[in-house]
Amino acid sequence: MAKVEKSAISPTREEDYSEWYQQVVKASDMAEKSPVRGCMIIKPWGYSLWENIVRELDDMFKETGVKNAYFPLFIPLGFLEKEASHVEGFAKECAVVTHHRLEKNADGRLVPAGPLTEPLVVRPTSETIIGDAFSNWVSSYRDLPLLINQWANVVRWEMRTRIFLRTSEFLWQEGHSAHATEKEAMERTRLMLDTYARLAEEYLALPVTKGRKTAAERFPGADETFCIEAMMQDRKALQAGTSHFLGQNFARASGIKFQSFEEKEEYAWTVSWGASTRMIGGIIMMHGDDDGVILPPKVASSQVVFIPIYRTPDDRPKVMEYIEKITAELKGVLYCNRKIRYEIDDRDTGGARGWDWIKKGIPLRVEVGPRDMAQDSVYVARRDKPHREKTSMKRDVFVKEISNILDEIQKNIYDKALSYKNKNTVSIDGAKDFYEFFTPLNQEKPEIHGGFAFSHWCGANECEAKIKEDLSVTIRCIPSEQEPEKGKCVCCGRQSSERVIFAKAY
RNA sequence: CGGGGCGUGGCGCAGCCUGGUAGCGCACCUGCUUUGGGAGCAGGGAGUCGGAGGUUCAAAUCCUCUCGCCCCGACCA
Repeated sequence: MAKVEKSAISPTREEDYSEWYQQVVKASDMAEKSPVRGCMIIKPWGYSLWENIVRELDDMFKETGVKNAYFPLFIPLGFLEKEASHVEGFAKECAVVTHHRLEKNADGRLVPAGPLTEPLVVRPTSETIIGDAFSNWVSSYRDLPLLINQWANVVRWEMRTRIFLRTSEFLWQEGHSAHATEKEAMERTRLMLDTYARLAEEYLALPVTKGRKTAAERFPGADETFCIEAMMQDRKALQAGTSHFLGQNFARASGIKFQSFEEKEEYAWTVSWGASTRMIGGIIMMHGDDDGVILPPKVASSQVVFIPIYRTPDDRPKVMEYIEKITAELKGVLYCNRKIRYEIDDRDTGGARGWDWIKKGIPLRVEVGPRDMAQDSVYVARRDKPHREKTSMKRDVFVKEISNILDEIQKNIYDKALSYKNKNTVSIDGAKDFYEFFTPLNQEKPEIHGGFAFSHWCGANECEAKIKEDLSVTIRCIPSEQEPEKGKCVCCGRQSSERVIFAKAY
């Protein structure tokens, strides 16, 4: 009888996907819950992943002319009130600062004192305060386009939080731009969406569907919202980046006006775009397996760990010296235009070391012992392969090939994710099939089911709402890349000219 | 915010129904032995049972309130 090998994470994805996710985050040492409700502590292994994502994305923005700046954490209440639908969208989840001092009360407890004349809102997003600044910065068409980005934290008082996926406070970047023409603003909106798609696919190895949001799913105050949607292993959709065409709504609200070449006063066209630490959750949920995280090599916190093996105390210095020789050689190797990031784990804890790194998702584990040294080789294990599958490689070959191996892993996990996404994206034309697709077999404890339903939708709000009501399924996006095709709405049967992606979502 | 579940050493859990001041596995520390792989043996440190109040001679166990977490729903990156 074949022995079922115990996985490092329990429960498995199949047994309980949500719980698996919690356990993976814990086991990988990426983040943990904090004493503050809904807020997380991002630990070094998670934070360096974030730093690598930031670095790549930041470079991409700068290549398109965007400059970084920083705006206040606090937004005067009055600013938020300026754009009606914007307030409506965010009012329910704002943290508000009402006092500026603490005093001891009779019991010796600190209590807020010194009420503010105007309360300050902790930014849920910065359109309004950046818009206010833009109104001062822009006076001529020569000042446009204005392309600004900030890396910041924001706070949205969420009812239900999940580490990395939805926390009350999270880290992100928010880009904000102002343009002289509608056309240029729309081009920027799409360019930033393409940038996110490139980051997701080429760096995070997350295949995504680019598209446009329906009116119901739009950013509060936007004319159009574009997004990239990824499919997780429980077949739910995760929005991994958004780009908003704000029309002239915020320009009117904040007074971003300029004098055109024709000497007319005009409102600018503005755009905003954002991506957050949520992407880390996406990486975990898309690539992870029952042994933990699998990090995409290009942004991995570290790409390779060296694990010295020695029988006798005498072996130790020799092995360490050999490893240092290899790491010195690696300093001359570039992968994805960056230096190879490595760790050396010389803890004396035997085989448990290897499992720690498997759970953390490091792409390559390299064991080095006296036997390898004797042959001038190393023993290499890849995180995208079964944990026992290891290959002996000559040292020089390893150093020469490491970039290629990392590339292979990157490609391998992307392909795997893509085929999973494709396999679970289904064109569905009838209401009966549609309802079946999204209905779990076991209502009590729903199994992983559904996926992306690529179906016709008539465009009516009522149909979208009914499906949401019945199945908790929403329109994730109207994919940009699709051929026009006549069909019938899966909900009401009326005429439709294009398909949309329906899915359950995070 | 509505429905459900749960809070016991770092992690996972038992004990609670039938009150008598805490136990297991992993992790951690020390020693010896092991050593190509999530090591073995021996010894050891660590929790007062989410918090507050109540009932009682006595509460992790019963009652009330409260906070937090997780799942489903509404809302959202």
